[in-house]
Amino acid sequence: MTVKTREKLSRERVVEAALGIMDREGLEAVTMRRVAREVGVEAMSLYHHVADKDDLLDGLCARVMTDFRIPSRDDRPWMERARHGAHEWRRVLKSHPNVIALFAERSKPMTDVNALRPMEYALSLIMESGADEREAVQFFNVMGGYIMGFVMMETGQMFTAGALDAQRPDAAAIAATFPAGQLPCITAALPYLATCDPDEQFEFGLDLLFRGMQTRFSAGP
Amino acid sequence: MTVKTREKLSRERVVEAALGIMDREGLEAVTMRRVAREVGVEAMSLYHHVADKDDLLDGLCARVMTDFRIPSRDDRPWMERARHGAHEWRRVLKSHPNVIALFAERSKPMTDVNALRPMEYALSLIMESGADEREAVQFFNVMGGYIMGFVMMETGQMFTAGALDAQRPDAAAIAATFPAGQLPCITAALPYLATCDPDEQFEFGLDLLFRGMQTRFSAGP
DNA sequence: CGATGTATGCTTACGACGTACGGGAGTATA
DNA sequence: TATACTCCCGTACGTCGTAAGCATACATCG
Repeated sequence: MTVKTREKLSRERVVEAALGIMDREGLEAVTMRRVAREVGVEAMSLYHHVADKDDLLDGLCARVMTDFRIPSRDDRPWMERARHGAHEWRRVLKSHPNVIALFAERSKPMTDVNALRPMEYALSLIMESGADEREAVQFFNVMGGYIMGFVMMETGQMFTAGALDAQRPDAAAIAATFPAGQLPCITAALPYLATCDPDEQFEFGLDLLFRGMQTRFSAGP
Repeated sequence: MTVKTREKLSRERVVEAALGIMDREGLEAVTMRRVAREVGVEAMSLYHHVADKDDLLDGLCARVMTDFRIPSRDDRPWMERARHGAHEWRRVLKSHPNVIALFAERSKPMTDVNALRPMEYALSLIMESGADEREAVQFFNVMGGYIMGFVMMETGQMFTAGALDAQRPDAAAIAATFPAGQLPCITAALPYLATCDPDEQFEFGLDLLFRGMQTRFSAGP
């Protein structure tokens, strides 16, 4: 009857909608019905574009990787580009904080070529430093682990020790909830747990790793 | 009627059962009904010992932390004890690999005193090196992030680049699944992605971080 | 001793989830 | 026009978390 030409559905549109829901409403809000509603369709229609929910989540992981902006041409010394890459990876993770939980709960490795491009870029940068393949893999894992874990602790706040947050930096009150005398170091460190600057901390660890790497492998800028 | 004295249920027994299920059958197998069955009870009975499922998962997180073995007395220099602590933390995470996903998906900080004891221990070790509270928090976050992230990549295998595993180190076959010429660095690094030694890699990054820390803070062994 | 309150367990029921199955409408090819 | 294929919807089943109410056992007190 109506000539309404409905916008064609596609895997990309489905994944994109799921990404938006995950970012705005959290990981557990990503249900087939919710995603379907987002694209104006019934739940079962999604199955023409994704095999099942697991496949959709795989697509989500791959989609996030494509947010990594690989510089097209860059004349700076490799070390500067490597640092930039590390920051870019952190930026991507922070802009989709829930994807870390997604990474954590699925044990399958990535296979999508576009999703692997950032890894390719990272390896190429590391090898420019003079590292051989073995060392590159080693440093890639160390570096990737550091960034992933740091952002995870940064956004997850699991070790922020109690109900400590910016608008309630009342360290004494928090300390009072601990049995007296227990946890003296945490008590002493409370103010800094509340107010520390994540950017500075991230840079601190990054420095340690890069500096150590520079002394281990040769080949300057 | 029957004099059957059923073993008393408790929060500890419930959490312990949930931990066993998570370790043996995965995180998504931890359902109220499944846990109840494990302790020989109906699902709703669990609610007398945990507020809701979220509370049960909180208990799981706290329970895992108590697996961290804090040495009672140790005369070795602080650095050796700190390295031991890092390895112990990795051991705990690896022995309950699914808890990382749990940590990742819940944003609430820990409040249980026993769960905070490993953190207390870590801070005390770091401060022994001469670091002040601010620096200790900084290094704690960097170190904690590194270990968490490394174990996450180690157990999750998200960047193992394809269906690469121990019993199929056929690098050439994997490389063939990539569009020709794309991803040359990954292709070159494939053998090492498959066969690298995680223990050695972990140690490598640990070295970098500790060495960097040692040069930054004073106070030797 | 019996009464009573509290802790512990079971049963039933509801709405939301993933998805198997089958039907129907739109478009392309013969 | 007939046929096939793609895309979408409706219905239904089993599982999830948990609200509500009822049954039982035990501790406390007269």
